[in-house]
Amino acid sequence: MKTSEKKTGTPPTIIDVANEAGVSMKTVSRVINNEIRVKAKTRERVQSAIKHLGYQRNVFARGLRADRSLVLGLLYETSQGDYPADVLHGALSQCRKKGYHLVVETLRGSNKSKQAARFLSQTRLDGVLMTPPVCDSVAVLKTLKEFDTPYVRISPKKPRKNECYIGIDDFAAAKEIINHLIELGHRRIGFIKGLVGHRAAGERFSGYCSALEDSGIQRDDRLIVDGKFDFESGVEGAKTLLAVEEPPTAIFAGNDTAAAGVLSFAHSQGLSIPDDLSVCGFDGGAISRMVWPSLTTIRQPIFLLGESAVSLLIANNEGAENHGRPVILSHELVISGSTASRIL
Amino acid sequence: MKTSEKKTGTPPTIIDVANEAGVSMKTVSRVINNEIRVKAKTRERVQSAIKHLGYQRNVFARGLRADRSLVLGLLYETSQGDYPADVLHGALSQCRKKGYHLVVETLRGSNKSKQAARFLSQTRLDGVLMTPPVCDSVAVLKTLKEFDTPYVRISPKKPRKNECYIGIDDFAAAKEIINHLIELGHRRIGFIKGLVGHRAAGERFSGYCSALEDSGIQRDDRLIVDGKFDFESGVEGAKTLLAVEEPPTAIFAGNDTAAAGVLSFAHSQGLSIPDDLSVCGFDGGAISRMVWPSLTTIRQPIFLLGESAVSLLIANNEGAENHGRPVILSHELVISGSTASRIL
DNA sequence: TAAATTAATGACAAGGTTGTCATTGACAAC
DNA sequence: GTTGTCAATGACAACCTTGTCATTAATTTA
Repeated sequence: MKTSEKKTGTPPTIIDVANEAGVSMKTVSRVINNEIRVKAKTRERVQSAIKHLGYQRNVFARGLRADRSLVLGLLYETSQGDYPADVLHGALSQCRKKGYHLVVETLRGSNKSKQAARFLSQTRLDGVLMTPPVCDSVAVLKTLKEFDTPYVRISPKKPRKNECYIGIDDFAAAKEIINHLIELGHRRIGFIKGLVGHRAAGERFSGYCSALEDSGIQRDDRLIVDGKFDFESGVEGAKTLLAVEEPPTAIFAGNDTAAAGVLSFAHSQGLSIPDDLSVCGFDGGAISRMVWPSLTTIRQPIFLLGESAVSLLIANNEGAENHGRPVILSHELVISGSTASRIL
Repeated sequence: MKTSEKKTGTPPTIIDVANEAGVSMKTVSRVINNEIRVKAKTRERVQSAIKHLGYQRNVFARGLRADRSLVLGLLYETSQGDYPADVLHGALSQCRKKGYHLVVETLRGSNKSKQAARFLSQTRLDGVLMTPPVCDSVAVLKTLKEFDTPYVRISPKKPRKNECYIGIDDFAAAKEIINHLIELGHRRIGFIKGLVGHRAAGERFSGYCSALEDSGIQRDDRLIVDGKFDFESGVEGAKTLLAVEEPPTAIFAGNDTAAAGVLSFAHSQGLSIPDDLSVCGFDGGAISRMVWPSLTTIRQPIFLLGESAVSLLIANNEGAENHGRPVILSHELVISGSTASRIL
């Protein structure tokens, strides 16, 4: 128990706490880390000493010795739309609750894995969460494996074996929104695809097809155009779709941002929404309420997605074996001003 | 020069580099930290050894010894609009260039300083940047001082003595955009104020007043309403303004988000934009292009604001004495579809 | 009751870096 | 030639925590 004298001026260390509580620094360490094998009474004494001295563990010393940082990383590519921002806030919120911190990094361009490697070697993260399309980069995943960094992917393209990911049921959600349009009497429904290789994009397309099929509506490939989940592809998509011989009476854009593009083009052509054309988005973020008319859309719990991803990461981190089962959150159809009955 | 043998498997340390280069570890440290007093030849040798071994300095060891983390913090309150996200990306970009990392934290509600204290004591940041309104919280500033953490404020309300902050000339920008409306023939111009206590909000209002005055237009207080820089206050503001006896022919909302609200309300009333009403925003973020018609606005270099704030922080951090002068970045008037000549 | 087992705690080292101070060598000034 | 100065480099400790292993105390088993 012989340790150094208590000094003033510098922040208290584990040794100061040990002295105050009359135990060894190792025991203090045990208490801090919630290890078992500490008598309740001792634990109590240590905790009150910690409180009394206002002790805060030194993150660097801890990181150096234990090789654990209590810091998570969020990796994404672009800031288009509210999606990344909402994920960020969800993640942030959960990190705070659990005493973790969050470092953010964007991965752009083609050498993503190199950027990831740089990032990982410089920060020693306890885990990483990723949104599409970063989470679908094979190179990045490989880099993560190399660095032995656990990760959780949000809406990954191809779930891997024994890997837990998180997302919503994009297929069902898309089907729901298309069914809504069908119920409104629409038969010619345009679809603007999302990013190629984006899992959600594919599922939404499948949902679209399935809904049509269930209602016995013949799919018309002229009503299906490529897109990239961004505003510009919404504009372009609308342009193409509305130029078709027998144009659609409703358009389902891949997400809200693209839907905003559709609205914009429609307005510019003097079309009245929803009377001349119904428009649907997907995501339900702020943008869906800020355009006019506000969008009928699927509200994804994006914030919750971020929160849950962090929870999973931390759970794995703290010993709970990765159960490898995906976590699917629920969505909600939001009916708003951009869709209306088809005028016959 | 007697040091341990080179081991395989574990990442190389400064000692491995020292061995490889035939110098002491201290000299390697000097090279890494760009200290002077190292012969050019030695430096070169060390650098090639670093490259050869793929050495990366251990952040924890460095932080522990030097009490410097190479991590900066970004503090903000809300994620409304693109502003925070753009600042974040600017900051991120600059951090990456300089080899720093960025930890993000939101401060919400009334006990901001407590949250800040928690944040600061747990991460040992080399500096913090803040956006309004967090950067105007006296309590938070006090906490930062207590933790002796350098900070840069973006668009602070009241610049403090010898403190360098960063922003744009909101007064001039607002004046510019109002002058644009005046040139288009508008005489009754509505104004939706921004957040009370927000410096930029005040300056923009002053700019509005000044522009009117310069053109000899009598200010009408019925055309000035309160707002909060958000979508809802845009809607409310427009509602109020358009109900005035002699309604405005143009409205300058405090920012783009509020302007989107104005557009939305105007559309809902069957008004045609810009023929029946001209609308201006402020910020020039993604939202200004995603509404219809796209907004005439002031493009702030928000990304650059984030970048520059980080640069300032790092410069101060690395010894350059805080010169205490504000950094004012330039803005740009973007004329788009939401404004038109007043039809007489 | 003694021995064996388990629980609780402590002593000490190690982790990789930078700060302090000492040492060496070169070169200028006396 | 001796001393003084300064540039370049090195030896070693210190930073604070946690892992390893040893030790002591408490409890169970034979």
